[in-house]
Order: sequence, then C-alpha cells, then structure tokens
Amino acid sequence: MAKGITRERIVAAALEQLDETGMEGLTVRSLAARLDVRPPALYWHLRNKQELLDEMSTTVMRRVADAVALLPPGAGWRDDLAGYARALRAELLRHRDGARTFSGTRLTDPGLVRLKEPWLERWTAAGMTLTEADDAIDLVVAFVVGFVIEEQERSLPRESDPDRYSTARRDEWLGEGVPLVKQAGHLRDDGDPRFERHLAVVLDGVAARGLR
Amino acid sequence: MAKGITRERIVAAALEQLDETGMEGLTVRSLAARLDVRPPALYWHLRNKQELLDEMSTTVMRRVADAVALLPPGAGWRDDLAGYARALRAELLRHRDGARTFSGTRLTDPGLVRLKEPWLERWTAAGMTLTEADDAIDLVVAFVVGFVIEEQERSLPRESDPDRYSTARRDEWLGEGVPLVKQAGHLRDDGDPRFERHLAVVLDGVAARGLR
DNA sequence: ACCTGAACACCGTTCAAGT
DNA sequence: ACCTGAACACCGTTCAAGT
Repeated sequence: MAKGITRERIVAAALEQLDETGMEGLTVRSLAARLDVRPPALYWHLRNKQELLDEMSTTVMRRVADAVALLPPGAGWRDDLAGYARALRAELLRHRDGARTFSGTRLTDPGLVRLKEPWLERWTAAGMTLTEADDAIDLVVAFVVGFVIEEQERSLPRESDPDRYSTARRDEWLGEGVPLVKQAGHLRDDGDPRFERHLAVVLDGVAARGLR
Repeated sequence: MAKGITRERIVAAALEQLDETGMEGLTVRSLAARLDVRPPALYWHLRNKQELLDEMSTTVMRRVADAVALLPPGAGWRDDLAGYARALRAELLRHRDGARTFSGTRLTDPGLVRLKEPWLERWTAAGMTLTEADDAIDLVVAFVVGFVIEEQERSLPRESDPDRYSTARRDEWLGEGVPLVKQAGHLRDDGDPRFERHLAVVLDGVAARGLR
C-alpha cells in the first residue's frame, strides 16, 4: 500500500475502521495506524475529526444517491419516496452504528441537495404543494433515521441484561398484568417486513394530504 | 451541599452538565468535580458511563410518562399519540444534544413499558389490530427521534461554514439551476408548526390503516 | 507539499488503601 | 458502606522540525 494519503483514502479507511470496531474504536490514532502514518499526518488533510465524520456521511449519502439514480424514472412520488427510504436504510445498515454516526453530521456536497430538484418538479406538477413535497422528503429521512437507530441499537450485544431481548426474560422483566404488551412483544417481527409496514404508514400519510 | 452521593443526585448532576457543556463535555471527571467527589467515587454507584447514560434517559422518559399521564383520558388514539409525540419532543428538546444522547440507550425501568398496556387495550377495542397499535407507537417514536436529531443539529453553532443556514449563503452554496430547492428553502419554517405538520402526516397514515 | 516526534491537556476505568 | 490516591492505557490536537 503506497503512501500518499488522500482525503478519499482516509474516508475509505475510516469507514472500514467504523465497521470493524464501531464508533468508539474509530479514533484518530487507530485510523492513522491503519493507514500506516503517524496521527498528526491526518491533520494536514482534515481540519479535525468532525470534518472526517462529515466526509464519511457525505460519502454514504452519495451512495444513497447512486442507488436512487438507478430507480425506474417517472414512477411517481410514492415509488420515488419508497425507493429513497429503502436505499437510505440499506446504506445506514451497511455500517456499524451507521444511523447514529451519520445522522448528526452535515453534508459537504451541494450536489446531493441539488438532486431534490427533479422530484420537487414532478411532485408539484402532480398536485403537491412545494411545502408538502419538501416536508415529505424530510419526514421520510427523519423516520428512517429514527427507525434504523432503534434497529441497530437493538442488535447490539449488551453486557448488562444480556437477554432483555429474549422473549421469555422480557416477559419476566415486565411483570404481571400487562398481557397486551407481552403479546405485542411476541408478535413483533424485525427487519424488512416491519420496516415496510412502517414505511407504508408514512406514505399513506403523505397520500392523505399531498394528493387527495 | 452535603456529601452522600446517590444514584439520583448523580443523574441530576449529569443532566445539568449535559445542558451546560453538551455530550462531549459530559465526562466522568467533570461530573465528579460538579458533585465534589473524586472520579472513582462514581464507580461505586454506577457500573460504567453507559449505565449513567441509560439512567439519564430513563429519567427523561419518566418525565415524558408524567406529561402523558396528565393528558385528558379517553381522548382516542389520535390524541393519545399526538400527546405522546409532543411530550417526547419537548423532553428531548429540553436537553442539549437530547435526541442523540437519549436515543441509543436502554430503559432500565419496566414500569415505563408497562404504561403501553391501557393504550393497547383501548386502541384494539377501537378497531386496531395489536400489531397496528404497537407499530403506531414505535413509528411515532422513530419519527420524533429523527425529527429532533435534525432539529438540534440544525440549531448547533458550527465553526466551519458559519452561515450555511442563512438563506442567501445557502442559495449561493447550492448554485444555479435548482429554483425549487431554493424556493423550498425560503418557504421552510422551523419549530412547532413544522413539527405539527409532519406529525399530522404520520397520524393520517396511521388512520389510513388502523381505522378505515 | 506532505509527514514525523514530541508534547499538552485531557479521557474512562481499576484497585489497593483509607475511613 | 462509601470514598480517595495513584496509576494504566488511552484520547484529539498543536507545532516545530524534517524531507
């Protein structure tokens, strides 16, 4: 691996490091070791660690945009939004702590925001107000981020109460007198079907207002 | 301030520290200093920092539960859910970095989960399936968490690009050829009205499936 | 232009020892 | 039972100096 660290190589290595160790293992020092340089070398390419995190999430969001670009065009707002939601979830899930790591960071690339234009054009032409269309995009992002944070948190091994998420132990933990809470816990599924159900509710909500 | 540190006093001090300094200023050492003890003292009361964070969010969620308990009873699922969403947002907003700090943590108190029981009872009696009812609660939580993360992130002062959020500079940053994106940026409001609009969309979605 | 060595001011946590 | 002193193995970041 030739030297000559670049911004892109740093970001790529940081995403690998994140996947292997999680957020708390992604340190400037571990990242430098992975790139075979000394920690201060990174500060020639990046102002600070926050800028690294911003670049990482911009990279991830670019991949979301790439996936969205492959969607069948002209499919209508509901398919557009659903495709965006699925692509966003998939990229967040692809990285350990992805939702928490990338949610509070800022895009550094205006090109990604510019991609909203054709959607706003088509949806307003189809009868949504501009505010409804813009709200719908932001609402979907908020929902997906919140959903995946919970999803990834739930999948974390936790030293304490190691089996809070085994149904039997959870029932015990809950105590007596809450049959419906327990039953809901037993019925509860995870992953894609659950996500699709929630997404459908959100899109039904948009439909109820945006297009009547 | 008498000595005699307790779990509750530690959690209360930690919430104050969080509000004053944000997450990165909430360290075991700063917290010990605030309580006028040496850092290792805290480890007699708490297993580690993660347990502190779990206790902090449990405290916050208890306040949400208290606010929800004051809602007019028997108002129907839509008012129940709206009241819960508003109370959750209010408590998250009350603390600096609240949404990010409390979203990835685990409740330590089963009593809070048990509170779902009467709602599940009433909503299923009103025609929702149990899965629909349980989904609706989780969906609202995901939406509120995602919304407030974005809300609090946006309100942060950021040394770099200090005026990305002034409309004029944002337009410049966006470049030419995206009139609708810019116009949406100008129309965009913040805070309560925006939250209420998004919440209404979510509740309309629940209405479209849960009760037809 | 790009990187290193050395240093600064911090972290969370453990553990023997004190009271 | 509750807390301290001292220590361990780390952090992010700066900056003069090297090439």
